[in-house]
Amino acid sequence: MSTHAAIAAHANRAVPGYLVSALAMSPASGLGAVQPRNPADPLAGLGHAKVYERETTLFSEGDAAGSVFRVMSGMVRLYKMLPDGRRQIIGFLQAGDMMGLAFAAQYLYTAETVTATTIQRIPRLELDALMDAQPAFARKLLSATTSELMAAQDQMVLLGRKTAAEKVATFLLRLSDRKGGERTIDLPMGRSDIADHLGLTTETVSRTLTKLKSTRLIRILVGGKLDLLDRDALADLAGGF
Amino acid sequence: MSTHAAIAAHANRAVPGYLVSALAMSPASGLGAVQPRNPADPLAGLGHAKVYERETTLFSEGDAAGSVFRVMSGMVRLYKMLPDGRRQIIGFLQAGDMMGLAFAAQYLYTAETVTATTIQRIPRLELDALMDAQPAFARKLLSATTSELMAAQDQMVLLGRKTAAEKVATFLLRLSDRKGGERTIDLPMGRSDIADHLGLTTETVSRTLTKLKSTRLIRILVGGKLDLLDRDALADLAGGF
DNA sequence: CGGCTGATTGATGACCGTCAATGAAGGTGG
DNA sequence: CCACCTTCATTGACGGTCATCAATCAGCCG
Repeated sequence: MSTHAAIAAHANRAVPGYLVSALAMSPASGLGAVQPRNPADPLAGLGHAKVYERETTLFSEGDAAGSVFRVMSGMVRLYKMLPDGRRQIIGFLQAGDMMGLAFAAQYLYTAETVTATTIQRIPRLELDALMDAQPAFARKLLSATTSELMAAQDQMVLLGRKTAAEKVATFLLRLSDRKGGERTIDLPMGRSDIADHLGLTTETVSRTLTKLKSTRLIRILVGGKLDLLDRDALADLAGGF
Repeated sequence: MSTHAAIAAHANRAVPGYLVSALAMSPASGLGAVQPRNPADPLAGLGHAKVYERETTLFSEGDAAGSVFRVMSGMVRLYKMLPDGRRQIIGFLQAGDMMGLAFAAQYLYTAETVTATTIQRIPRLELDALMDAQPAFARKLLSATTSELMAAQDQMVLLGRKTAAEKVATFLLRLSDRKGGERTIDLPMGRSDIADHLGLTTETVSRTLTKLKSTRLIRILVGGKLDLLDRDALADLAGGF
């Protein structure tokens, strides 16, 4: 229950940095094409969209921050690195998520595509103008940022207090919930991406998935897909959230 | 540099949940008394302030959320708990920090005073009215929330990728930076609070502090105070941020 | 079919958690 | 004012979880 409250919060999601926020393109709709002039999407028509191939850097930590971005389709990872190369992935962005929102002069994390991804790039000036013109839009941004913050808090609990098995189970359930509770989920990112998101190593992620497989909680499919065979057992394992 | 960029971000700080944000009472000023009708502080005069004694619960995760709070003096901890009692402290709030900001019906974490604390409680309705009346105020809230998000990201790096020694060193430096780089800092919270904030145990925190003491990087004073004897060495140890 | 990249599995060990005892500090009451 | 008690910090011994190092395996592409 509280588990699902937290997950629901996650549904309307975003990832901060220079900053991220989920802003409904079309609320609860799948990954549709851009619909310029959609009254429900104030951002439609701003900036311009572009397709990036997989494993492409969109911007790096420290770059001058001039634009905000919205993911239209595909997947992006955001991460920060320590001087010696250790990496923490802040979040994975999917359709509707925004990044680069913030009031800093530089991006505070690096953004890279995981898969081929369509991204709308919006100059900050245009976004500012929109906020001035539509006060309600600023509220929406605030709301989206707030949701992002909540997700970040859940991630802190995960990183600070959960075991490897709990981390992996939580991660899988989150992915599922993002897809409306689908039993079959996509894992387009590699094991090391998952590891760097959960504060683990690739080996531990792999071993944990193997154990979940052998206990019949999941099934690993071809093409980076995965079946959640027993959501209840996974939720127990996840230890809340 | 990037170290201080991150820390600077921290200076204008907040903690999310129902949500938190730092909103300058008087920017960069210490812990002054409330100054109603201060043009630089749109919140002054809203709601009313009250003094709470130490170790008092302000609200709990799941409570109906009707107000936002601003810390005027003292210290508050925000935390989330897993069903089995494991606790993750999201953040410590000091003068100027806000909590309870958000658009959820319930608070998403528990807030408790660490020390005796003066807190301004502002009904959400009043806050909403202020946002309607002053569009610039909504922007300020967004900015504060964004800063909070950045701090949350730094905390993810700490929790997911830093060693015990790096965690403690980072924590001490953050406290110092919050005080403008003071060499002597306050540690009003207990070891277990620190542990639950850093994803460690009280024993490990204690051992790590002892080691820092014996290597002359810090000195532990009476009354929960602490001297940073070698900031540079601590910054190296902290491993960035 | 060979070579590359990433996933899996294995062996080992370190870091930090757990369990436990001691020590210090503060608060209360005699 | 001191004695007692409670609470918290410190220190020690030990063990487990997960990281590290390393080898094999599977998939993919040319």
